[in-house]
Amino acid sequence: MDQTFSISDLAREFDITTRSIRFYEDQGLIEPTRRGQTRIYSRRDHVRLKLIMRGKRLGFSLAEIRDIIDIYDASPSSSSIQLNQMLNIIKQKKQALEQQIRDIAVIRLELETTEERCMKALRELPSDSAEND
Amino acid sequence: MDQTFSISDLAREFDITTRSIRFYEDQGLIEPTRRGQTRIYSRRDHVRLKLIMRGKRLGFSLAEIRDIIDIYDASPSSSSIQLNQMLNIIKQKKQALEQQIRDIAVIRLELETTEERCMKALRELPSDSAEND
DNA sequence: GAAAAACTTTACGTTAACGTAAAGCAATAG
DNA sequence: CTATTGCTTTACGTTAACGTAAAGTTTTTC
Repeated sequence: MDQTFSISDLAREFDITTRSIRFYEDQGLIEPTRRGQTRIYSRRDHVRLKLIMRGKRLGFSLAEIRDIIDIYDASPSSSSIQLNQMLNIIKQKKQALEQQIRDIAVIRLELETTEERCMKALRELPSDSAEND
Repeated sequence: MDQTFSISDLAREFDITTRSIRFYEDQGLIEPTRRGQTRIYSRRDHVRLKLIMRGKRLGFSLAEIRDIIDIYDASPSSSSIQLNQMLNIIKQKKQALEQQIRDIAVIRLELETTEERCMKALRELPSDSAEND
């Protein structure tokens, strides 16, 4: 239980540099403890990093990712104002995701159409040696 | 027919600056003609811009967007080598999109769980005046 | 116990994607 | 006619997200 990780553990697992990991800490996205000088990363930090990578794959900035993290572990005893603010941010993020889904659908269709064209063109090429290179 | 656009037409429509539009031209993503000094944008440029914005919303770099554009209007008479290269790039882009879809699903679920928590917390707050602000 | 491996901080460098300011030409509005 | 509006080029500035190098500490290995 209570698994911990070194910085290079995480760097290996997520295929990023230790520089990036320290940078994320700098930006307040993860909060490792210390044993002497050395950073110790918790299960929680591990989860955070996974979240960060997901966000990056979607093209979110670190600031936006921080928004999502903040939402993710907001204090359960918030005021109604804070709660409504959060609901607004959630709404915005959700809308962005819906837009991304639509965008993906369009690009995907275009790629697949082009893929078909390519494959057809390949089939209609003389099949023996590489004639037109 | 043969509709054309001024740079500010496009800036307005896509809600970007003229600086950005010129920058995209600089990067070879669009190719307006000229009337004297002034840039004239074609229907084709318009389509390109739409594609660029879509790519940006998905977090693609301009270089990646250029890849997709190149795929989109590749010469129909390519060699088998070129065709296979294109098929490979298409495959990669498609895989990235699939990953994005998975990422969206996860984040979406997290957002909706949190949304529920927020709404529940709101309902359980005394409904009269703003007590905890 | 000495060298190598893994960690640390500090700090300047880099790239993408523009922002912004300066200075000039061209059309058109008053 | 001149003043505003819209376009242009040139070029330096800026921000995010790290890369990279230097110089030091600590831990592990032989």
